[in-house]
Amino acid sequence: MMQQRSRRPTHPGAILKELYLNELGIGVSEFAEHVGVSRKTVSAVINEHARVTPELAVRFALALPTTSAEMWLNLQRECDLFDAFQAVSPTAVRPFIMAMA
Amino acid sequence: MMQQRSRRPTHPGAILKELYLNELGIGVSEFAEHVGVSRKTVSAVINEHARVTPELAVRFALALPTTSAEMWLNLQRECDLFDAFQAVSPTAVRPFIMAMA
DNA sequence: TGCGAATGTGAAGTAATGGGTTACATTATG
DNA sequence: CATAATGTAACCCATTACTTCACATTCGCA
Repeated sequence: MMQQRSRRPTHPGAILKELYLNELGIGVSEFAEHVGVSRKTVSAVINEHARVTPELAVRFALALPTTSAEMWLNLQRECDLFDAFQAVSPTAVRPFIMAMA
Repeated sequence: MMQQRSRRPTHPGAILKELYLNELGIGVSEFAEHVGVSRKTVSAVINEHARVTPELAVRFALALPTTSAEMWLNLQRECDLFDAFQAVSPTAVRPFIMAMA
């Protein structure tokens, strides 16, 4: 396998914004205060300038019980993976060809 | 949901060591050089002192084609999640109770 | 139209992460 | 025993994840 997407996956921030904050009519400031981080941190995430860290994932999930921390981290992982492939593929790592028994 | 494991999940480094390096008779130095990082980086991972970063996940997966980058990141995510829960639960974030329609 | 609230973002500071090299002590092993 | 492999400490450096403060812009609306 090891196939790679052609386009960058949707950033979790876009989902947070469009499917949750907008949908529920919650503002950035209100949400940020509720989950216990700065307004700037939430702003950076929803504008896709920052990653959803494990701690943020937990905070989001606690505040939005129809979501889970795993969900947020999965979304983030897809982005991370996409970026990591881009970063590594130039280098190219060859498989260990184990003349396996 | 939002349940939390009682014990810390197995660190991906333990899996790398026991199921791959040991099993295939590959040493830390050899593996490190092959995947293109320092011996120290691999050592830190297998001794569970460092996380498997997205880039490492891709490198491991390229070197060990029976594994995938997603797999390595999933294992890491479980640890991250466990730690994040521990870090946040004291704080406790309450759900947005949207007197939803 | 005008004003207050909400938002995006730059600057600057702090703490932690991730990685590299070198060096050294320890552990295995041929 | 002698050599190789490993763990890890010290130190360096760049980047990330946050914070607060400040400021400019943009919204929403009476």
